[in-house]
Amino acid sequence: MNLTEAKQQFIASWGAFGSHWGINRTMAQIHALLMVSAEPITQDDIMEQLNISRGNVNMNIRDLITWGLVDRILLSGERKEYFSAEKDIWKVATQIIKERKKRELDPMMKLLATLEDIDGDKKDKEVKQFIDTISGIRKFSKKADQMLDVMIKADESWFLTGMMKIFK
Amino acid sequence: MNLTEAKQQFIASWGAFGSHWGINRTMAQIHALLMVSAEPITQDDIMEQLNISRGNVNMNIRDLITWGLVDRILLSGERKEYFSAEKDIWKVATQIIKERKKRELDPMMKLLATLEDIDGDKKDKEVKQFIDTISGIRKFSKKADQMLDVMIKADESWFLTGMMKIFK
DNA sequence: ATTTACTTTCAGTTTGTTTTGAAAGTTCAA
DNA sequence: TTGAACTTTCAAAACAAACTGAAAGTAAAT
Repeated sequence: MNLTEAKQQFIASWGAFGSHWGINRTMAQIHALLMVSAEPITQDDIMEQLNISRGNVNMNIRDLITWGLVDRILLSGERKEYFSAEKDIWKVATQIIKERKKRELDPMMKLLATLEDIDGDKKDKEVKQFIDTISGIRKFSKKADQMLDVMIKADESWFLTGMMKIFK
Repeated sequence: MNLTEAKQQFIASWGAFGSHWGINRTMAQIHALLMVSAEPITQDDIMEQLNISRGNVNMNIRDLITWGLVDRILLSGERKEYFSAEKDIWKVATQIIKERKKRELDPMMKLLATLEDIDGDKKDKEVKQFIDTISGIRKFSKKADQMLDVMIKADESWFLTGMMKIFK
């Protein structure tokens, strides 16, 4: 397989992969394209390589920037804006974890805390089941939250080597 | 807040949460309803409580069963089928991890392996960047894969107490 | 001040997903 | 074997998300 084919395959798969995780296909594809590009590229490059409109590129690039996965690059002497993605997959992963934790896990935990103390007789089977379920989810989320915090702060070599000693 | 309100809130939030993770809102809502129900319930109960059609319930229940999150229960002497969800959140989580790993991570890793050895001069900047990116993702995925395997096999108390000693 | 090179926005359209409901299928009991 | 009770399917409808492209906006260069 040559570079062009391989790039295309990677971009397509990364897009499909993303769409299983609540990320829109095009955004994931743009991200993939940027990750395998050695040099920063322009909106027009992206439009051409992925066959999508200017507006679409603009919108998704903006999103990728707010996710902290892509940077706007201004080359001196150039009018045009260039874009470049973080290529270190560990940084990409921790950045995504950090953002999703903030956007989703944190609010969920806040809600669970309020739902745990409802009015009602704890002898009632339905009330008991509700409280048990919620409190189980809450305890689990708390641990997951702590674990993610450690991961975010840790560095890559710790993940690749240190942690694996623990996980035998 | 009373039980009914709290249930509704939980169901709504669990639905919204799911839809950020590639799970359709209704499926997540049915799952939530089943998790907080002390006793098995029927299709009709679900239709009524969530205001959705019979076909919709049927489809999504079937999906939840293939995910291993919900069981069909036959009460002796009853014609009707009842449904019940696994309530232990640890089991729910490991079950989801196991399935998604099989459906998504495993195929992705297989693809990455094939993409890593492309034709082309490794001195070429673009070729080099491509190989570096792919191999970085592959190494990372491999570690993540190992970690998930350990988690799937581990039991809940290990997660809640043991692992946390490691993560300080 | 005007032109030129570029970026952003957004109403309308396309595409994709979810839901409905009625019809077909199944199973059991009489 | 018929009918009642229930489940499953699936074509069409409703809904939601993503995309386009042209128009409006911005800012550097002349």
